[in-house]
Amino acid sequence: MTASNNATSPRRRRIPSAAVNRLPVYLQILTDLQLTETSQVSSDQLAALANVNAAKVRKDLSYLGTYGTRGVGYEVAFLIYQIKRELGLLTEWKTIVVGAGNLGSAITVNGGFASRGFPVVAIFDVDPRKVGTHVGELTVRNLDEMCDFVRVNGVHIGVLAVPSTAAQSVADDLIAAGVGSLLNFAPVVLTTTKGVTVRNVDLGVELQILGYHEQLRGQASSQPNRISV
Amino acid sequence: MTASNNATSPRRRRIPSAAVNRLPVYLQILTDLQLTETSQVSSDQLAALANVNAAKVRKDLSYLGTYGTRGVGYEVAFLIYQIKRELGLLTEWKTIVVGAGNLGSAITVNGGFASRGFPVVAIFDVDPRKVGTHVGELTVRNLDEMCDFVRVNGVHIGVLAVPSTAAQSVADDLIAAGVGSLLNFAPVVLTTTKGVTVRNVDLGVELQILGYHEQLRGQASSQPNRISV
DNA sequence: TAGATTGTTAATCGATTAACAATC
DNA sequence: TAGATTGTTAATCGATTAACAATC
Repeated sequence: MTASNNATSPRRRRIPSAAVNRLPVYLQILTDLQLTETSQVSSDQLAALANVNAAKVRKDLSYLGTYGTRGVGYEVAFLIYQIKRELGLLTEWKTIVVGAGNLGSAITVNGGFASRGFPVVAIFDVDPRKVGTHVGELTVRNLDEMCDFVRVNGVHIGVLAVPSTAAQSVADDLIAAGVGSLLNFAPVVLTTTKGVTVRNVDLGVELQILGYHEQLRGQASSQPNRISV
Repeated sequence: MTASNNATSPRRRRIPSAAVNRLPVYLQILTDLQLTETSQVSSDQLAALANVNAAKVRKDLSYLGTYGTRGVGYEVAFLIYQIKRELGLLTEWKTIVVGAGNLGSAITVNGGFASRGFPVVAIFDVDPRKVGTHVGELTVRNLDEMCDFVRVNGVHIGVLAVPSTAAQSVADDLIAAGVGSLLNFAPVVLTTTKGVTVRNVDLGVELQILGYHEQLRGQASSQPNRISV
């Protein structure tokens, strides 16, 4: 409705990465709001729901364009559309999962990623006992077929749910086959060619960061390994 | 060996959070190095392995104390010890997992967190069909027992691998029972009392961030949904 | 002594946020 | 007009990194 400003968008401003990391969170909240039939939202409300500063919300949203109405707020549906457009979620990015263990299965079945723009189109494993079994609606394929599959189907994103020892080699194969982004769950730092985007999710690292904060808390009182209440 | 500088450490400097987030990565790399019998490492080498700037490595390590040797580098074993000390990993932080689905199981079994200082001491689920089944060496307990268990055993950290709809309520219970930190896998922003540390891992958010980068890449060439090679 | 590498300074860059004019 | 809220400016804060004296 407001529209058009940069509908043609000939040259694209780069959005600061801190803002890119928050936009999906706003999107999530706005989608939830829409289910409660909320049609308008202010930066204050959105900030409260996202646990951030209202000025930050306005600044982040300003990178999308000037889509708010002073004195009123933002139209939820329109903002959802604009965030999706900016993040490239109007396109579906074909995704495959490598590793059909608990984690790979959780991601494939549980993730509900299809609804968020990331259809998991295949899952692979090297273990012949897993090949042929079902994970959600998919049949586990042999790792040997992975490279061809990526090339033939134009897969964009690879999710690595394999052991650390295998991660680099699988990553190399995926990149050679044309994948542009990797989501890596193995606790190793991957070496990649330039231009490939990697995001790491290391559950051990997350816990260790929490451990640090637990320690800080324990410090005020005395013994760290005791419960304080 | 160098030791003692702040072995008593009466007042503790706060380490910048960006550095806290990287220390576990260095720890991982150093542990791997130790397996290859490497006893000394320079900031340059460590930086290459961690994919960061060498000056950043030195600065990060300087928050631990001055444990390097000019002209030589750092002793791997000693650095491992110091990072563990700083992150509070010399203590074991009792951890429970809530939700015994694929994700909860992956975390419990797969994680190998015990070896990294976070023994998963129990797993809970609300589904009576899951209660009593085994996940690794643990038996799934009924969610009803969770609060008592946390209080009696002095659990420090709760991992939320439950559906979005249940996450806030489980978080409230855990906090009331005395847990200090939460690792949340549900795609919701949790509301917590002050002093509780929360880290969120939202796999959908990670993918959406990758989607943005895929889009940027696609832009130089033309059509985003086609494969470029 | 010559070579190597740390630890730290200081410059730079990016992120956050209070404040407020613009405007619905 | 009065009240509300955006969009943006500018101040501040924190993170990054080049450079180099200190020193093994």
